[in-house]
Amino acid sequence: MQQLLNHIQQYSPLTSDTQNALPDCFKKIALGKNELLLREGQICRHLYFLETGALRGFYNLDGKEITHWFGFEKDFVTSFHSFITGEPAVENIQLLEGSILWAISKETLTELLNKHHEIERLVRIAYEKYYIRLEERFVNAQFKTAKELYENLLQQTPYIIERVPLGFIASYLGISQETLSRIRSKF
Amino acid sequence: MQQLLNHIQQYSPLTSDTQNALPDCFKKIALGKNELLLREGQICRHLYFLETGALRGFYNLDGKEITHWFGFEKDFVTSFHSFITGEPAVENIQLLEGSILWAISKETLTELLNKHHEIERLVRIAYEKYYIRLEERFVNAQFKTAKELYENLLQQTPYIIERVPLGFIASYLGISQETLSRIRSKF
DNA sequence: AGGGGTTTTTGATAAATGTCAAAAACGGAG
DNA sequence: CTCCGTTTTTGACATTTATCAAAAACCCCT
Repeated sequence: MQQLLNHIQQYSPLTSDTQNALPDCFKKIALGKNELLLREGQICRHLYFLETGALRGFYNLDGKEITHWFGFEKDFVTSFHSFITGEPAVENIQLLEGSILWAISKETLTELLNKHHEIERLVRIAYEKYYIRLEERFVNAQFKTAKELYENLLQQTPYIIERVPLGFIASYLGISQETLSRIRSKF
Repeated sequence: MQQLLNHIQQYSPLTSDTQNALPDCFKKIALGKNELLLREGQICRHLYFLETGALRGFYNLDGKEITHWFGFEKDFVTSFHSFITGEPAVENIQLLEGSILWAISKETLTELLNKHHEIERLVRIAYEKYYIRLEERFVNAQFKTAKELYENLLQQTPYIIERVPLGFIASYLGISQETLSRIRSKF
């Protein structure tokens, strides 16, 4: 919990009053490798803070699993579209490693947002960061070759390559597993 | 200005007190076709609400212009990365049609956010919508064929096809102009 | 309506990547 | 340590899309 408090204040500081309100809002969850945190079709009613571990979001396309994001220590994860709109999720969230998470329900979060301007600000700022991240990923994905995408990954987020099976990385980059394998074999 | 007030309250309602504070914060701008609202290298210090007209964001890649987003009536536009981080923009923003915009500076917006929890909430909710939009575009771009991308565009945002030159649309979709032309010729 | 610049289309070819199938390598369980 | 299932690699080939170049169409301006 302390890690969560520390982490979020990198976005925006909180008064001790607000900080004190937080611990009761989150519920601790421990899950093992390969377990599903969310199954497609379910409504995602929680936002999760990943204290330790790793997971992925994936969906099915023509019978294939497409991994489109990963989460690691200190990431907030959820099926964003479902969490925000209340519609059923199109994706699954699966643990890649045994993990410890802190869950907050949408209702509780909404209360916090209403009660504390500070939290509202913090979330707004967090969104800005996440938006910029996604924008960068998007621009890369669209105009780089498979080789460049892999090199980028190697430079910017080497821990993904170290901790995630190749097949998941391939669809994350938007290329086939075979192509990725061939790229990698040429250093 | 009334259009702006109406529009933003689709995100979240505002008390009349907050509404009254807004008009003074925005400055009206009129620009003609092909003019630049922002040039790459400049720091983007404003957020714009596009009342009427159309524009595009584009950057240079290997000597080619890549249009990566469009703005139309009722869109908020800015060079997001630059506006948020204060770093020089990598992109240009150019008018596709004569347009009327309302500009708010980052400082003024920050004041508003600090003074009015309601505005903070509204912006947070607006970000959610913009994030979801980008996510959808991203997933599409990565896993659809050129033909599917064009069909999607035709269905979801036909006004883009009607109002924007083909070359800009091609790079927006991440395909070459020739490929797009060939796709289109087969209905 | 004519003319010049811009945008779009068409054609030929090349490059990058995907697909399918099978072999090899890896890794955990007993 | 060995075996079995999973993951990765390799090979042959097909497909999609990009690229370059030139022709055609379009559009605005006077």
